[in-house]
Amino acid sequence: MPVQLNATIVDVARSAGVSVSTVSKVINARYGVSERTAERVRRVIAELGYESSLGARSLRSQRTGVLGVLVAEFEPFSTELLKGIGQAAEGRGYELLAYAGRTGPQPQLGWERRSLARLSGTLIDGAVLVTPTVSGADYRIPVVALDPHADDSSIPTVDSDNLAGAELGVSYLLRLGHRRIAMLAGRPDLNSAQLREQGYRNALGAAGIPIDPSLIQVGGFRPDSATAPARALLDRPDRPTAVFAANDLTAIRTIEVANELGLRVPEDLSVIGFDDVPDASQFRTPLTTIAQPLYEMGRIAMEMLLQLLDGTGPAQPRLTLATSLVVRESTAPLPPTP
Amino acid sequence: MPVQLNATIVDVARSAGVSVSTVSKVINARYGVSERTAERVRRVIAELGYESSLGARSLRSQRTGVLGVLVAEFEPFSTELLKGIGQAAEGRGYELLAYAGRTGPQPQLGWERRSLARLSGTLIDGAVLVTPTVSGADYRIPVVALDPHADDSSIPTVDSDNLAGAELGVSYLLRLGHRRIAMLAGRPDLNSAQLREQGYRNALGAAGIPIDPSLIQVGGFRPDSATAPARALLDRPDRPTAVFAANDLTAIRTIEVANELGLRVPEDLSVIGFDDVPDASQFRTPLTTIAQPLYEMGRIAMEMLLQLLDGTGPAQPRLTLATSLVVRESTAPLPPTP
DNA sequence: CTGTTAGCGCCTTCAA
DNA sequence: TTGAAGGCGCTAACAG
Repeated sequence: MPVQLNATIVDVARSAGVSVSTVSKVINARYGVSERTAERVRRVIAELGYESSLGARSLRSQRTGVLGVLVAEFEPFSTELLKGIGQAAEGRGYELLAYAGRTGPQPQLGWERRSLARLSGTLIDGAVLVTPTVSGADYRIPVVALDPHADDSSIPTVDSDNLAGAELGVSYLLRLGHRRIAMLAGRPDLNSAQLREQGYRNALGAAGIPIDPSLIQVGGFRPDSATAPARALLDRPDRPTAVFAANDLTAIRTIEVANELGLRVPEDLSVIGFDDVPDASQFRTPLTTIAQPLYEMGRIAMEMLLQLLDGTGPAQPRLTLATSLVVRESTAPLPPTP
Repeated sequence: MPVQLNATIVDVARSAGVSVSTVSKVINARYGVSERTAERVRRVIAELGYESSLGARSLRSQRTGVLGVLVAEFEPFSTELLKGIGQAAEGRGYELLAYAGRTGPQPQLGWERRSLARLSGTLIDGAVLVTPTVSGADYRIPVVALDPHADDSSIPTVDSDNLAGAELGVSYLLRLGHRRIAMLAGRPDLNSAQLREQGYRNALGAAGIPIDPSLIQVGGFRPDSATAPARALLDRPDRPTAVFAANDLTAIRTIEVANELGLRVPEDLSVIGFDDVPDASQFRTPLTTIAQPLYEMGRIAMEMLLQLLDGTGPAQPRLTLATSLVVRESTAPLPPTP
């Protein structure tokens, strides 16, 4: 077959001996085309292997049948959510377009606004925003926020209990006997990071342990930005015996840094993460971590979006799922000081 | 700030008191605009929060700065590749657009051709095709095939050694003492599935074991399509003592079916998969499997694509990576028959 | 039932 | 240095 990947609607029209608008009507199953003509057009479409251009089509019609998933980048966290999102979209008549909008290595505030502006109104009918960092924008299409880093009461949201999760993790370290517990915090401007740090403070406070500010370093959620602060935390005589990291990737990085410094995990240092991405369990030192139900969160966010598009609307504007402690091998009881 | 998510180039032009073409020149850093005018336009752009529409822009200019990753759907296999792809694209000046083009639940042959036709020439400058199923199309943009299911010598390809991997897996089962080994095959029309089945046949042949055709069932790579054949394999008096599944997801499904039938894995049945997706290690019965270096494969495919776009071209038109055996808990030695 | 016309938002000649 | 005009591929009135 003469597969011509670049055939346009004009090629089809010419080849079928009709006008472009007739072809358009056939494609979109509009009334006003005789079955004979329609059949002929369909045959030509098949012969030419014609597919309408998403870009051109979306420019004219408001509906494209494509839903967007806007992420900063494709890393373990977002791709895990993506699986749940994809599962929920299965068989619902939409195609999925996941867009990674962060261009540079620096965290870029508001990348999701940029991505949305580029895609919305044209390419996609609705979107799931993964860890959006700003709020208050005036969205033109149905949008659901998934694990937002900034509060935005104006849009339906799915997240998990960051505060309780952090308390859970630090409490566990306390139960293991640790007293000198550091925090490799996320970005101070992000809501979820603030909550995790607050949970850390709460747990220590409840145990009557004063906060040592020098034991709180900003790791920024990304391995590359976590290296220096992790080293600052560990490369000192009065180093902590345990570290609570704001997410798994920086927790893993912390273990790597510890190993470079000759420290064994968990014998010399306990490390606990947050998220429970698949990588956490597969790392050479399987990571103890606070699990977010990522797959489930993705699934629910897409359900909400579909309901928004249905017009049935999400029953709950905001859904916060529970977090849980997963104990693996990066934590151990504090040995009695000799 | 008056964040107006829908501002167009016309709004910017009017607000800045210039023509659209001037705005366009500023956006695209073309010559022929005074610095004073350019500055004013830039300020208005920032004020309005304007972003050019990807759809509209791509209609006119050939280059969009966006690379596509075309997948059938977002499941553990493709998302694992996506991580490697994303990693390799990091900081290279492109944005990534992952498109899931399979609409229905049925496997659709040639979905990638459809997706490509919808996106290429317009929205994306190049693409990584994940597990494409047809070959021979005339691509208009640089394209790399990742784990293709059909041979296509016309485009650069990254895959892993399916044949050797399958031999490795079945040989391991033989070494454990199994003789009655079933195969839950992939789709007979797909190249990779054929190779895995061939590896199965080779290993049995080398051990002098005749092939029992009734022990080969088509599972089709997807959990839902694997349920019935798995049951057919296990729900019979002369059931096999081990099953080699064409991929992890159907291997996991096989274990679930076995459990439903009251069989314990690995005590009553050994199961081995293929791929080593993260889910394989996290399943309640951690899966013994043949590992493909998925992350690495994704990384390399994107490198190749970038080289294609650079004009430096990939040094190798086809790269086949090695597979390896990962022993976990779904396999056990065959107990001596009582 | 069919074709003509007018844009969607943007970029690119080409004149002024 | 600027702007007007044309057109990318497509859909949606509106005529015929």
